[in-house]
Amino acid sequence: MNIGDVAAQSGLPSKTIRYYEEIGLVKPARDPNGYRSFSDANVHVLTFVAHARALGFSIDDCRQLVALWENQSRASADVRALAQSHLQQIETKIADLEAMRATLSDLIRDCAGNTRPDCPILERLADQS
Amino acid sequence: MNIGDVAAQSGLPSKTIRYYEEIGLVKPARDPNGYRSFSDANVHVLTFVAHARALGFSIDDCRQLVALWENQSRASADVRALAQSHLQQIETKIADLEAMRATLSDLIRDCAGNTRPDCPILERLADQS
DNA sequence: ATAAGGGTTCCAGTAACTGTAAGGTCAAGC
DNA sequence: GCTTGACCTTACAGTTACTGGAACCCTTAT
Repeated sequence: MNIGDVAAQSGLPSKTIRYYEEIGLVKPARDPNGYRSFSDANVHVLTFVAHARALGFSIDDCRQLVALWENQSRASADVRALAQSHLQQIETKIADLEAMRATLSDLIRDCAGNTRPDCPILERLADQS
Repeated sequence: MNIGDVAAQSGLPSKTIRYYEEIGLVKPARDPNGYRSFSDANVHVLTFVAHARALGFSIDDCRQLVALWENQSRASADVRALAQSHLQQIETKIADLEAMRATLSDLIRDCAGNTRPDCPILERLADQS
């Protein structure tokens, strides 16, 4: 399979697939003309990575997940731990963003949003205390 | 004021302050020995930027916010629009993260997390459908 | 022969810093 | 006068995960 077909099948841009090869996530063979030749196993790895990325796992996490996936004698606890730690980070991010959202929407609510220059948003950002 | 004092006062690392000078957010004078010399106005800008960054505004947003702040004849509507659009992005991010969280916690809940290799998390990631 | 639509590599750019190295300056203490 | 330590300086590389672009090769159809 050529890279374009893999892109269509996995949903990943060709550019990204080449990048994944560059960083060693996938190692397609090469045809005599230099084109990458993807095996079914290669495509499965890429699809797997695409799914993991969509859940917000980092490339490094993906590397570990692929290794666990390919390791027949893995312990599900290891996968779970990885996912758990990632979930934790997501929850932290959500909390941070929700705090920002709360502050921002308060400020926006208090801002007249007219042609006058007085603005509680700027006042708050400029607050030295 | 030297950079160390400004760092202490603004809460920003010296490194970051130097970076902000490099990208033109702040333009401190220089002492004869080459040290940066920050005016009160410089420090106010940096504090302002620190606050805006803490609310998740991008550097580019910060640039515009500082410009509005320094413009006596600004319209509060312009500030509000900027904040509104930023809030929108934050809400999108929160929604994305919440979707990830939902999927992830379902998967984690279904994973035994023991020494056996069978794992619904990996199964889901590997799912071709 | 040529044109379209693949494929290839390599280099630069993105956001917002952070780390590190190599070196200059200043005030205090011996 | 000299050293030590804390501060300051610049410059360059590295981070994350790609993305865009240029220049060029391969294949197939007309």
